[in-house]
Order: sequence, then structure tokens, then C-alpha cells
Amino acid sequence: MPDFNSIGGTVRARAANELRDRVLTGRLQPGTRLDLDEITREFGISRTPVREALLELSYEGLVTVTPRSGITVLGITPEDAVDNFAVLATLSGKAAEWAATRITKAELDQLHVTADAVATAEDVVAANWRFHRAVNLASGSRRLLIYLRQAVRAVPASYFELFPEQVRRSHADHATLLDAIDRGDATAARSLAESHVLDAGAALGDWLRLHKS
Amino acid sequence: MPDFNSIGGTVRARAANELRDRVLTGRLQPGTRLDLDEITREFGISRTPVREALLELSYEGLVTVTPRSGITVLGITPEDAVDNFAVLATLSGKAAEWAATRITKAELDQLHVTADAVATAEDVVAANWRFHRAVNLASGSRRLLIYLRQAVRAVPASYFELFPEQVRRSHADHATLLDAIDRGDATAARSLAESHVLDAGAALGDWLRLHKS
DNA sequence: ATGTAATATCTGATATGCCAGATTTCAACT
DNA sequence: AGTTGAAATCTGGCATATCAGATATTACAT
Repeated sequence: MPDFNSIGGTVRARAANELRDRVLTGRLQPGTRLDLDEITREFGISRTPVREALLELSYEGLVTVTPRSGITVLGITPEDAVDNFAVLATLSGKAAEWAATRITKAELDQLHVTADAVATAEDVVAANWRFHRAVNLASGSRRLLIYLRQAVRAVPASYFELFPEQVRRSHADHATLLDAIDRGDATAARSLAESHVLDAGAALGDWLRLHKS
Repeated sequence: MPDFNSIGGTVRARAANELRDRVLTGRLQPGTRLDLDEITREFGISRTPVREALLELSYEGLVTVTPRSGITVLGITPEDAVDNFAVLATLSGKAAEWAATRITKAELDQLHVTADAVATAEDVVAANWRFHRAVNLASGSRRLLIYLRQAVRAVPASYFELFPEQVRRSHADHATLLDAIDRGDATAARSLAESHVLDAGAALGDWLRLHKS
């Protein structure tokens, strides 16, 4: 159990992260009724931050908050997780499309550096992350970034444990995507990015099928 | 000013709607610092629901809440609005794609009825709304619906005042989209839905350019 | 004058108490 | 036994007070 009173950030944010993780990993099963006061006691904090954390999760579609009635875990089924990854793929495609036309010279140079770093990085997952983030940022769309962030948050954290394999396998994808952005080929960039992320989603699907008890 | 204590729904939800509308219509300009207590006084409610409403807006990217420092309006520029519509178009495309393959017989029948209703409806905007909503629901993706809802919320309400024109003009689009779904042609459905919504976004762009003083 | 550190202040974050709508219980009635 | 409705209860919503981090101010030293 995390210590909600000594780490940085707001208490609400930490409660939200912890609860989100529990839902995404299935430790909180769909249909479970949540007791606000119980969470309050467990976390050793007051009701307000817990309540606000759960409201945040409700905006993300992970729980339902029925006014003066109760809070229920909606959860995320394996199908939901795959669906969510498909949406993430779609959004990533749009980001790459825009990046191809809107990217600045400076951003492009930096993107090349970031891409090269993936190959030699200690932490491949983190490096891969930075590459995709750089592409997304290059889209220059504040709105798109909002939706991307939310879609990423709904990916079960445990998936990333097997991600290194996936990252290495998809190394060539990055090169072709970067090339498309270099050429300013928006259509190709979109299509490449979308199928690239979709592949990662398929890997998640395989993993979930293997792990369903 | 709305009466926050007599209408239905939670006080927080009404405060959020009012504040969101003010941001989207530009009555609250980007960069404006918000005073929690001032809003509290204006709305005649306490700080908790106002605070939670603003947190909600922060998740939508409309304001930034800096812990123990201040709340600032991020707002949505005309470019953001068009971008947002493009994202909405992308998501709608995905919804149509899935609908084409996943729709049930019953849903398909109902969709035809809903589509026909647009032509004869009193309130074309609402009827058009129901059609698109029906397509989105037919996608069968809970996750996608979450993102669609959020993208729709970021569309300036005032845009819908000129929407009847737009709806009538795009009537033929619905027919071809419905046909694609009938045939189970996912690729066509996606492409048609996306460009259809994109057209509406272009109309919004034109309108914004005309109205920028 | 300028940089710096102590302090006053400002602002949201959190804790707590009370309230009201929703739900359940249970008893009176048919 | 089935139905209805009133009361008890359960649950989150809202109000309010206090707290703590961030920021601005000011006084002091250089």
C-alpha cells in the first residue's frame, strides 16, 4: 500500500493513480461497489480527495458515480483494452499525419536524435515512449494531446512489463514512420503510425488471451 | 445567470456546464485567472462543487489547475476548435468502421428509422444528433464512446446555432454512410463518416474566420 | 542599488460535519 | 400473500474550517 502522505504530488492525484491501477489490473473487478469511507480508512486520508479521485475515474469511464446512491467499478474488459488500443492507434495516426505537415525543423532534428536513442537506450520502453511522445508533440495539436493522454492512461500498466520485446520487434516501424515524416508524407505517416500502434494492441490482445484464467 | 439551486442535476454538474460554456464561447478568455471564491459568490454555492467543476474542465484541457497556486483559463482558440473537430471526425470514422462490422440486425433497422427521421424532423439538429449517436452506439465500443463524448463537449455550443444549414446540406452523406454500413463495408464507412464530420468542421472554421472581430 | 532571506499573504488542498436524495425495511392494509 | 407507503438508513453531495505549499513582500546585508 502506498504512503499517501509522504510522496510528492497531491493526495488526490496519488489516490487516483492507485485506484486507476487497481481497476486496470483487475484487482478491482467490474461490478464491485466501492465504499468511499472504506477507501478513506485504507488510504488514511479524508473523503474529499478520494471522492475527487473517483470523479476523475468516472470521467475516464472506469467507474460510475451515481449521485447519492453509490459508486460502482465499470472496469475494463480485455475487449475494452484492445478497443482502447485501437482508438489510441487511430489518434496516434492523426498525430503522425499532422506531425508530417506541421513539424518544425528543430523538432525534426530532435526527433531524429530521439529515434536513434531508442536503439541504444538502457530502458527501451522509456526511450520508445519518448519517441512517440515527440511525434505527438510535433502534431502541434493541444486538443489531440488531451485525448492521447487519456487513451494512454487506460492502458493496463502491467502490459508494459512485456513491452520491451514488442519495442525491439517494432524498431523498423519507427524508421519508416520517421522517413514518412521527413518526406512530409502525411498520408503515409498516419497509416504507418496507426498500424504500428495497432500491432502493439494486437500483442496486448494475445497477452490477455494467454492470461485469462 | 443560471439558478444553481432549483434546476435538476448536481450543483457541480451545472457549474461545470456553465463554466465550460463560458470558456468555449470565449466569454472567459485564455490567460484569465479564475478566483474560486468569486465564482462561489457569483453562483451562490460553496467552494467544493466549483472546485470540482474546474477540476473537470482541467481534465478536458480547458483550464489549468496549479496546486496551491492558481487556476488559469487555457481556452480554446479557433485553431483548437477546428483541430478538435478533426479529432472528432477521426473518432467518428472509427465508430462507423466498427459499426459496419459489429452492428446487430435490430440496431441496423433502428438506424434506418433514425436516418429517415432526420429528413422530416422538426428539430433537424437533434435528429441529426440522434443519427450520429446511433452510429456511435452501434460501434459497440464503450471506450470509443468515452472519447467521442469528450470531443463533442469541446465543440462550442454556439456553433450549433448555424448547424441546421449544415445538416440539410449533408443529408446525402448520411445515405451513403448508411449504405456502407448496410453492406458491412468498414473501410468505406470509416472514410465517409470521417469526411462527413470533417466537412462540418470546415464549416465551423469558416464561421470562426467570419466572426473573429 | 542589488541580491537574499525571513515573513506575510494568497490560493488551492484537505479534513470534517451536516444535508438531502435514493434505497431499503417493514408494517399496515387490501 | 401481495401491495403500498412511511420511516429508518445508507450514500454521496455540499458547506465550512483549517492546512500547507506557492508566491509576493519586505527588510536586511552587501
